[in-house]
Amino acid sequence: MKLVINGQEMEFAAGASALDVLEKLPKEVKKEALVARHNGKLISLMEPLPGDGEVEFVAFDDPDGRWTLRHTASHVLAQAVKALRPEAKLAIGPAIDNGFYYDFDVDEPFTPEFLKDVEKEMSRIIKKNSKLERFELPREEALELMKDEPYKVELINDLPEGSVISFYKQEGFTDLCAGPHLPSTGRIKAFKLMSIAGAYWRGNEKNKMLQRIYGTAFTSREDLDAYVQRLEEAKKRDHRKLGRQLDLFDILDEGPGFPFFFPKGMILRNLLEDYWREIHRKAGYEEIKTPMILSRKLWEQSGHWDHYQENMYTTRIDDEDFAIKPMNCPGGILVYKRRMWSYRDLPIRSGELGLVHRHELSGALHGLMRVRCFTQDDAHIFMTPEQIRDEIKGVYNLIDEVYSVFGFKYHVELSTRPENSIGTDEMWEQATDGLQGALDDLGVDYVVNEGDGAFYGPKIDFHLEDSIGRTWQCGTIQLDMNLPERFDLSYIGPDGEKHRPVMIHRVVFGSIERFIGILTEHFAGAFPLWLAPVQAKILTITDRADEAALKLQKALEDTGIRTEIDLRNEKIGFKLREARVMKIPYMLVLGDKEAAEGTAAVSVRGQRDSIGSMTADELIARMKEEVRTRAIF
RNA sequence: GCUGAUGUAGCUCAGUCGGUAGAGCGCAUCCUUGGUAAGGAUGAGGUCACCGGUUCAAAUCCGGUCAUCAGCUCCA
Repeated sequence: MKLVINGQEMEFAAGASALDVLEKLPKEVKKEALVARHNGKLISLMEPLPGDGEVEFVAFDDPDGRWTLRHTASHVLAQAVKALRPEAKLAIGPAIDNGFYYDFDVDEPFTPEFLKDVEKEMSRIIKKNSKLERFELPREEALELMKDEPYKVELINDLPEGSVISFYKQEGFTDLCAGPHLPSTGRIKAFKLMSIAGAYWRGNEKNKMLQRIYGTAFTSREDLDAYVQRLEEAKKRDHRKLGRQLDLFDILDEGPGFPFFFPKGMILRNLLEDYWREIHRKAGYEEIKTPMILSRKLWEQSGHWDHYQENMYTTRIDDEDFAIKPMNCPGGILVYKRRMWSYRDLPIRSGELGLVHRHELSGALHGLMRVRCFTQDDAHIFMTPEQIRDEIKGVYNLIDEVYSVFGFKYHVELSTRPENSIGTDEMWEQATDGLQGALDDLGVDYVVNEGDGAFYGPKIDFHLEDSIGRTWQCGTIQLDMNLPERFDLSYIGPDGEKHRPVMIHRVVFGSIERFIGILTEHFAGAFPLWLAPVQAKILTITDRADEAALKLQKALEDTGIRTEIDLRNEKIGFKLREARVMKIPYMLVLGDKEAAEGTAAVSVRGQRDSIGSMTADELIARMKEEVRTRAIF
């Protein structure tokens, strides 16, 4: 057969495998190849190539290469667990973003000590460098082979008629698997089991909870160590830890999921809200505030009472049911309905920093990222159908501007019509075209999640990346074809008749609390000057400089610079260390020399040595400029 | 909510076999007035998460509750 490799045509005997091809290629390629692509389709190195075509070798730097290595590692994990606990039933074991896992059904849960034994057994299997073999079976024989593995039987039975049922086998261990895999276990050069967790069979909470073992694997010890190191570093920027260390915020046992903000955290929060108001005013929004507790009747009309009640906190007032708002929209709608609108008034952009409460499951809580009360930087836009595309573009640009100010990486997802949706095909088409058209006009890259929209409309989600690569949904633009109907919203068109406005919900930060959590991790607590709760700290060397220090503090504070002063009888090294631990951007040292000159010796965060002496005026000018430009270092 | 682990001073953590509690940081007082990442001494500070059980005796063993952590499910 004729194969094209790197643009070069070569001749091979029929039935040759990618391994045979590798024999003819440079040693480095052979060493690094984990899997091959034959005409774009992945195939294990040891399997016979199906015929003529282009062959490409895939190494660890390619996601498919990583996936193959880690998938084989998960088979080794399963083999090791079976060797130590033969009664364990196998579920599934895929590769994932940063590693792999395997789910087992066992009577006794796994322990950390057991993981050590599993790692030893895995090392033994890898050392033996057993070959993996692929084979296929007809359904009946496949079921017979897997008759003692009920989860595998279920998987085989769920395969559509006519599917290829393939297995991979190494050293007497056989697993149902589509592949591809490494040619031998010895190709796993470095691995580590990370953790044990429970996980529902097929991800459904109605099913049995299985025991999952997470692990990761690399092609070298160094890469594995670097990965483990990165995780350690990320732990240091955990916002829960930094929130406490920097005295910003915390969640106490007395209020699970209900965060406390301390004075410095409030400064940060208020600055974010000030910034939010500034950009929204410029973008043509008006601000409102709606009540936190509203009548059951309103929630019945909005549909929340029927569909969201288990997440709502309710109360009784004068023998009537009320609910603490889990969303701001019904209140926002009442504000819209307070009077009649003309098409000339639209679009109406109505923003609200709205505190909502939702009863989240206890196990879902996570610092500021997942809480039971949070402030949405919400806005509802009411408009004519023709205005959809331009409004979406406006919101997109606003969100993009905000994320750029903080230097965030993000990606965009578009979710379309789900199964159980309301509204007509025409309505959905118009709505989806509006969102998609706006994204296309802007030339944005986005992922489409077919059928992942809400029952009442399509949406665009913005996902921000945190310090360890986790993504969090923050901004969303959500089209709503439900509430305008339920609340019978209208505006008067040029024809003098009533028309139904289109409504969108949108948030930029998502929740102020979550955004602060992400910001804290993103900057590792070293906030840019414009956001830093304490912008400058004045440190004296001896008490002879106290008077000059207090004078400098007044000069800075008079121009609005947030300042702390340390007049304690401590050595300058000690005072500086404390200021650095608190990640304060400007440290101003005053001794006899500076007191006499009327200057301060300036040190900035992140630089080891002083950047020189400045007068108060010079310093103020420098800091003001840095704040004005919202500079990030 | 589910699975597993954890809960000791404000923080980070020791605490052996069941015999009644420790360190460092922080805090207070005193000494030290010094030049870019921790000067020294003394002292205060604990219902060992909470409730119950076993025991002559429980931080320690057992049960329950609450909270936290890692995941699953769900979600801004």
